[in-house]
Amino acid sequence: MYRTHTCGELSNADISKEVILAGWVQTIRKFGKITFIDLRDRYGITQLLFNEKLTEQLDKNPLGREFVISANGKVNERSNKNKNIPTGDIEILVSEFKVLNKSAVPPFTIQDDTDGGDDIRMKYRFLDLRRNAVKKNIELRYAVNRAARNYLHQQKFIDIETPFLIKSTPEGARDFVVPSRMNAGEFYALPQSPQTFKQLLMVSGYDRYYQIVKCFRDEDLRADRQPEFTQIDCEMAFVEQEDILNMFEGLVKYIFKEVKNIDYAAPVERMTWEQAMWNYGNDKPDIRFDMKVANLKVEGENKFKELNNTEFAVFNNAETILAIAVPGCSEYSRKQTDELIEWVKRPQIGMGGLAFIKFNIDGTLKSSFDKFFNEDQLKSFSQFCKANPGDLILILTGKEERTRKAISDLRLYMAERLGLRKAEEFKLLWVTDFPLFEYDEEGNRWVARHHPFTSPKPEDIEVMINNNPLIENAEKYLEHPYSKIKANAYDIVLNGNEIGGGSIRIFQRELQEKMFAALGMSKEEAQHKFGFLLGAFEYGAPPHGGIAFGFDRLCAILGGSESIRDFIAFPKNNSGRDVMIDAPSTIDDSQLVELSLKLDVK
RNA sequence: GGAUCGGUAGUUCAGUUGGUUAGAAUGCCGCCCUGUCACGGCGGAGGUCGCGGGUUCGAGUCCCGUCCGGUCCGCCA
Repeated sequence: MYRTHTCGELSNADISKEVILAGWVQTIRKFGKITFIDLRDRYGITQLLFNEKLTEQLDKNPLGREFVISANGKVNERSNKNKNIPTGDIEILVSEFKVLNKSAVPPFTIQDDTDGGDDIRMKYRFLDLRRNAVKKNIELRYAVNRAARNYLHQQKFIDIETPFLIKSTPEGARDFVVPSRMNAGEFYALPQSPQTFKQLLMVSGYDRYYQIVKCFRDEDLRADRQPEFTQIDCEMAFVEQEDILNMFEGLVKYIFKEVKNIDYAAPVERMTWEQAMWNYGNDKPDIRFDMKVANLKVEGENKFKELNNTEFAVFNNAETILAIAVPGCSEYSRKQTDELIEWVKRPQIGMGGLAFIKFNIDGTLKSSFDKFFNEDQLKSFSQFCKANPGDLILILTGKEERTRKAISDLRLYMAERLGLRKAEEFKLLWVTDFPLFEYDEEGNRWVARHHPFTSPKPEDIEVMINNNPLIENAEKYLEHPYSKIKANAYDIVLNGNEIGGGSIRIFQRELQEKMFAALGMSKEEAQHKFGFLLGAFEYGAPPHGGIAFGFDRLCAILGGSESIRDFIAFPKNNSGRDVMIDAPSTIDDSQLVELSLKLDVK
């Protein structure tokens, strides 16, 4: 027998028991005639005490870090207790031990504060996973998985697997493709999501489906984006948007309770996409703090009337002027405001500059454009921004889209500086009523903002059917009726991160065909790509809708991290490589021949 | 496709205006130590400064190129 107990469970209650433990040598502390060894396994650390005779054995056959050993002995109350670990009251008086396997000296220490950097930890990920800090995340991931399954099972959802080898439909993200040996010259694609399959399952009558499933997208990576990632994918039949929102905020609340022991009592806030963009410049606002955007000038129109009476060219020439009032920063020094100016000028933000007003505690005002605004004007300016004494008002100007993005980034940056984005505070938000279409400049056409199976709001269906999607004047695409059509789509946002999104789907063939046509697909093309779905809609498709959660991201946020990599056992690096197994890699010529492939690599 | 930061001992990093033999911590090896738990003490080994080219009397340091890694923009229906 290798072990009778784990390294995390023995306590005072077990004193005098004969036990066998097995695990990895964490540290060796040798004192001439006695030796302490911390033995580690998944469950914890237990101290082993080697007597003089065993210590002498170590002189001949030394142990090293990460050796795998098994030790027999008696549980003993420690004379010096260690309050820092759960098993700190006891130790094992070892009578004999076996080395089950030796270990090379590991390249980094297996501790919470390891000395290893990202690179080396990824190369030796199997060692990194031994570390408590990473193990905690992997365990949290399992807890979220279990909670989601419990909840969905209770709600009568059933888990149905869908295929990984499917058809490529080059809309949206790039597909990963897999060559077919038996069908020379043809390729499968890996699913970007099981979207069409889950809709077919609704047609089949499995009215509550879920799957915790891998999805694949061949796009560039980020800290919160991997080429293969996991979704909690759900679909329901006979539902309206309201049913879905209730069901799935229930899911997230259940996960909060099970995983973090948080009672999320407050109703989940809701706002439309337009409100989100107007108030936060962003479709996934972080609402743990306020700092709403003041819209002083939008699309050339002065919302703040005093702007009509100024000579300040920066304001007069701007298409859009947006501002935020940052609490408690009115006493920023020249150096600090210069720092902010440099920050917004970085290419990633791309603003020309930053204007500001210091609304001092004593009520006086000082701005970076005093030449053009008198004190009264500044006062009404700050009132328009809903600023309070002590606030620093930051003002950005420029093109609509870019300025909104910049003010949103600046808002998050300032909140970060002020410590308003607390990892242990959780705020949920539904964003609804997204535009159905987005204008694609390159192709001068409409693309689906969510995906082409999303239904328009009922009141917009007529607009869609009765108007030609053709955009005659690219510059005035905003005047095209399609730009106003709202979708029955919704995102769930947690602390400024989109953790899930979905929609009520189209379930009638005619409307789905109209949608494909609106996206510039010919009838033949639509039939070729999605004929199976259109066909299924003719055989009694029920109204349905669903949602998919970014499982990795949800875990990362619950674990207080921005990066999903530490929540995935074997993640890819920035360039989509697995540095441990060194993938991707080349394949043999014989494999290429079998697959009827010829390479053309420079 | 682009921006930006980094690559120096097994590991994490420091290294000034270009100037003698490139340092620290930790890890590793050896000796000592019966109550440690970040054990302690003494001693030791360990470097193609990512790679290639250039400037210079002289390059870890400056320039060009390249590879690798991190973050971001584009991209992510």
